[in-house]
Amino acid sequence: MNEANVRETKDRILDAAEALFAKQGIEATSLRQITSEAKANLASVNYHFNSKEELIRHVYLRRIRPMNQARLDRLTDLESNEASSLDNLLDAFYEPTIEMALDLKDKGLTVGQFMGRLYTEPNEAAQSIITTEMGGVARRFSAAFARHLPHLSPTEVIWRVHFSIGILAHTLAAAAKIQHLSDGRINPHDKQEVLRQMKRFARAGLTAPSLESTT
Amino acid sequence: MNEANVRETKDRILDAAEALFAKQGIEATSLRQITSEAKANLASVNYHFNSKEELIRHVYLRRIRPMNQARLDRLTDLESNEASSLDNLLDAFYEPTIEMALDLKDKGLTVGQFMGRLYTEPNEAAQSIITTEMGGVARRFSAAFARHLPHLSPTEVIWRVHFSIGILAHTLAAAAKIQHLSDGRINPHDKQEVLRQMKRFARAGLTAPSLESTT
DNA sequence: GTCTATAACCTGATAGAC
DNA sequence: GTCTATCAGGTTATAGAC
Repeated sequence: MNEANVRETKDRILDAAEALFAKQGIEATSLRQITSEAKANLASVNYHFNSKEELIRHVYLRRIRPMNQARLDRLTDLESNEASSLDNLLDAFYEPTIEMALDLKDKGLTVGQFMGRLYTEPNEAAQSIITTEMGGVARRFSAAFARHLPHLSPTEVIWRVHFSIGILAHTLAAAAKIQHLSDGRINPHDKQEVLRQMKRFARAGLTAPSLESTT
Repeated sequence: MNEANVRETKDRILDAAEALFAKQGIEATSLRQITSEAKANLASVNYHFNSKEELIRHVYLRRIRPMNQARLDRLTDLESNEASSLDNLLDAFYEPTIEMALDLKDKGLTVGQFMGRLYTEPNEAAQSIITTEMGGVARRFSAAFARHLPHLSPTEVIWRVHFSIGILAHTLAAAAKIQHLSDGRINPHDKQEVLRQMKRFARAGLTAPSLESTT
């Protein structure tokens, strides 16, 4: 089982869980399905992860931790650069997620669906990950967006960052819908095109004039 | 049980199911929880709805049918009006949903969460409702948006309508997140404010210049 | 680390009395 | 239309052999 071309049981469980969570949701997926798909024993989940709850956390964190680290690294770079633009900021915010979701061979849409659903997932383990892992990132980026959008009030910035997150989450989670709505003409796997369209829309929304009377 | 101030068992089951689906998701909610909350007998679900699957369909359709009818009625009105604007179109698209989700007393966020999650819900009954109930509406509105956005290619229109749907879905499903991100300063129950902010952002995104070189 | 067997419990659905 | 009782099968978690 530990030969070079056979991944560890632990990783096979994570991969199988992620794919099944993406396809049918967390609650509809049983440990029996996961271990059967991963060609592992039922008891191995509890051996490696202690419980289904902790397995869920590991599946999410494996993707989110490096993704958010990449975002924050890029943000830090921009903050020490006088010439950085709103466009750079949107790249730093969107690209690591799109990259992670659509780059992984054969499972672009799987990981994307799984990640995009994070925000609307009712499961408690998922909810707590939003608070612990995403909250800080959203705040740091909101502050950075605010510096680029001095014409907006603080709450207007929050509204618009919220919408920008919604665009990302919906594009990842509901990629199949845009394929269907366009009768197949749009390919939601095309990383560069997805990013280009998302940024164009979000930048226009973010820079729109303030709704608050300033005259 | 059939007195004037006691709603029918059938309605009590629908209400309880909707609230529980919103809070914990469809798969995590058992018929026993639903009937216990509705003060009805376990067997009554199968008596009134035949199966859990059909109950799910009824819970969704009760909200979606009148909402989409209102959208299409307003769209038909606009189509016979030469002077209709993009702003009118966004109202026709967004307002019936916001109205339904935030108007119902005491359960604004409940119905909103439930409705916003529709797009990312993995459950099969939910998925099929998107196809049968939302697909046609999205197409009719896409055509109307296209008429107001002659500078865009057909696929660009689809992308931007998709993002506009994402803004709506995310705002409804993740209303608690914007409350949290704004440290309570934003009230996601304020119907007029939600609509105003959503429309401002979406209109700017929709009308942004085309990405395709036209020179 | 991997496995089998099993404990303790929950699930949707239904038969049949009232 | 409402109820109880029950069926058949699913669930997570764990004890203990190898």
